[in-house]
Amino acid sequence: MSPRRRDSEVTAAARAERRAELLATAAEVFATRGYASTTVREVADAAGMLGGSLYYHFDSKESMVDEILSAFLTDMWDAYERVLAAGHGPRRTVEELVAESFRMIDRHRPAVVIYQNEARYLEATGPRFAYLTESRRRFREMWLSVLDRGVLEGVFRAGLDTALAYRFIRDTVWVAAGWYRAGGRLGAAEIARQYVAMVLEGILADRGETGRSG
Amino acid sequence: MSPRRRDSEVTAAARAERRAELLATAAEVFATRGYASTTVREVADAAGMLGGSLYYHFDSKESMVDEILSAFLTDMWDAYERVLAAGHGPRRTVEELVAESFRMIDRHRPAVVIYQNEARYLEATGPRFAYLTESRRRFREMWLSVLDRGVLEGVFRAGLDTALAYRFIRDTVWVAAGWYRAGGRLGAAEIARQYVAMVLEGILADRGETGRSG
Amino acid sequence: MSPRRRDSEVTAAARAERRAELLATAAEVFATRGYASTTVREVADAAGMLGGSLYYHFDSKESMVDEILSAFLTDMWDAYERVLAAGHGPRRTVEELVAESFRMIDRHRPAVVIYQNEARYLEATGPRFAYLTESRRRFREMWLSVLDRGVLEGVFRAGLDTALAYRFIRDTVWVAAGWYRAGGRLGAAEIARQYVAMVLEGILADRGETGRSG
Amino acid sequence: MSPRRRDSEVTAAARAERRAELLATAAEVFATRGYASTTVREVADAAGMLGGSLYYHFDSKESMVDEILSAFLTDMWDAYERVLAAGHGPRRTVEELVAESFRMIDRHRPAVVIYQNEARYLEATGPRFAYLTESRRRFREMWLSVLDRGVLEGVFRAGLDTALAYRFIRDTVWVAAGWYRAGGRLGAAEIARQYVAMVLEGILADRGETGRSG
DNA sequence: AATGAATGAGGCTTCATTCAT
DNA sequence: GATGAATGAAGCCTCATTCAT
Repeated sequence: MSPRRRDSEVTAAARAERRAELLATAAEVFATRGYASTTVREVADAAGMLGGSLYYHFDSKESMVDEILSAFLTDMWDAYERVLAAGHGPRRTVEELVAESFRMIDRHRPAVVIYQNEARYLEATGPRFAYLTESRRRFREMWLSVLDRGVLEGVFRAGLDTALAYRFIRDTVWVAAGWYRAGGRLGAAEIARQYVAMVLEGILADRGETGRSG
Repeated sequence: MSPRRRDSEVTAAARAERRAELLATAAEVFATRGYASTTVREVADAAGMLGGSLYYHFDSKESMVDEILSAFLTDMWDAYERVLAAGHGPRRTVEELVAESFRMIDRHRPAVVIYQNEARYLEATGPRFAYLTESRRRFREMWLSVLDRGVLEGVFRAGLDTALAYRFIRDTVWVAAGWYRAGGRLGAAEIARQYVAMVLEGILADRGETGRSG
Repeated sequence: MSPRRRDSEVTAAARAERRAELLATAAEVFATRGYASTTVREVADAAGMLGGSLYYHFDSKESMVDEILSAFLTDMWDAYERVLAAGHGPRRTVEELVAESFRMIDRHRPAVVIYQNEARYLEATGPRFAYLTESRRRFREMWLSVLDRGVLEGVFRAGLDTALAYRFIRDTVWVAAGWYRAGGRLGAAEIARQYVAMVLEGILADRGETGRSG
Repeated sequence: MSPRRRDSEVTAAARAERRAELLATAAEVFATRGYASTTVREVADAAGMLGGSLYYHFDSKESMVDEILSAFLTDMWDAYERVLAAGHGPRRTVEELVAESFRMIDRHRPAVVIYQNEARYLEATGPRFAYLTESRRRFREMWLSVLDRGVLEGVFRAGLDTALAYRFIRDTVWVAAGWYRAGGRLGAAEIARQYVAMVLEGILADRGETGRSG
């Protein structure tokens, strides 16, 4: 951009920034208290304004979550697409998808929590949130395709129930958003590394000596 | 029981049965719609009565969830205690704890879902649900103790981050309640077996040839 | 009906009666204060209950006016149809339509006032009130047809601007709802008689001697 | 005015003009949407500015209608006074009052509509709009006096219910503001002529052969 | 003159709960 | 045991108004 902006640019940018701030605040509150049981007044309190004032910036409480979740999902799918486009083998792809997921948790933690906890409720709310259903379907397809290929290529265990493994990974990764705190003991990358290790190799000390069933 | 009951016994038993029925209904609805966003009227509808009528049986909506969760947690801890009391080694203990957990999901699925989704909200509600916090603490301690012992005894990988592994297992197992359907493709026991296999051994085909990091 | 009703019949009848009472109250208030500027609380006050209680009986404020206006229009069109079906000549038809209209004002005064004042606003509210527009169209067609026939048959003045006369009559008759009070000096029938006289013959003492004015 | 104005004069004139523009816009919107259900923002939109900006020109939404209605009523009474001062007989006076009224509708259509629809509401608002009540009283007195004189002098039908006839004329004339569109098929003068004809002579083709009742 | 952001009162509506029958 | 009607608190949202810029 040129060093000289017109007023409207400055204004539009300032407004966008304010919206983003408010959305970040709202996301935090929704994630902590739950969307349905968060009152608009609580969000406003957290933002240092009165309840009605939020409606200068947003149409409704619903449009706030909508924007929060849309932004997150857009960002997430961009990242996933980049990984898939790289054309790695199944194992590396799994590693990178997991790493990317933890990066998402790092950047959009509240949004991820909201997605985990409220998606089903929001979808039942009407067609506005149909894209959540769609995202879930696409997510499942992506993972199944990677896992199936891995089994086919002999990288993953023969006979692996990929539908089950998919859920295993999905739950494992995303639920982490519930307890992850940025700046905690472990960084997102390190957590991702360890998760991947567990998923790929399990927790047993030595596999050779270990029978499979209990 | 004796072959002759007094009326009050019959009545008490019938009443208890009716309560149980109603609680099962309520649990189903709470699990599906979310506790906070389920109305008492919805529960009553599902039970084939009018909203106010539920108050003949229960003090409040809150006391319904309370009873649902208490029953579940009591049952769960009884089972866990039996496993721990058996004195198996770490691996077998893990296997049985996981199996027991899936049995719980099988028997108390709605309660488990409610527990997963609403515990945090309910705890914030007041001291009435302090036992949920306590249960979580106890659960964590139990698992950490098993995992730590496993590492110490060389059954689990040296250097395993047990705090992380604990969360890994916890999430992995319990979130399953969200998608598990009794009578589906796989029985609870089979799912448990496969989960345990993944947790213990990972999904890789052959560990010997596989480096640990990505 | 048989002298013995089942409970459900009694209940349903009682409920319908209560609804009718409440609607009558609401209509009165809407007519007096205007629909948009009447608060639900005002309606409830007038009905001797609290604001929220109205929602046990009705879905919304909007559905209240809806029911009020629908009932009125249904009744009105039934009456008009009977008049038209009688097959009288234009003059008698006009007389009876006017008489019927004043009977409507007598029976549905608040509804008529609401219709006069709020129809345009309500129509702008969405498709729910499209039937108001439709009713207006049908009303206009009915009157134009009667007036045109009257001119054709030489009963009404040649050269009469029937579109203008239609509005003249329409306004003349219906706006009366705004000031008419049941049990006032004149009954509905007497008012109708005098209105018809004015419409048909004007207010001049003697027509023969009177030029039409420039 | 002198050929040389001071700045303050220019400014004052410009300001007055802007106010008049804005009031015309506001009147249009109030007439179309209804005063109570029109938001200040809607008025501002129509004027091409933001909601808050109107408050530079006006104290409140209320003061806008106030000014609109006052201007109209002042103009109207000036015209009526001129007619009355001319000292014509009853019939000519009626003709000219009606003609004057249609001229008012032509010039102040939105104000007339607002007056018709909102007067009652505004009067209930407090003493500020007491002049509306007063105007109505004065209007009624003026007409009754003309009509009564007409009956006394034998110009109007003996036995005419002048209270009823007054309302008949009032409604007939003013409600026309609701549908009148400047530049339509008929000019204000022509509409006035036909209205007067209907009021004075009715719509019947031939009075001699026509009995008065139905 | 006008903007942009915020205020705060008040409106419609929902819902857990109560209670007479 | 259950119903039907009502309560009253609280939630989301609207909107006239204010004010610093």
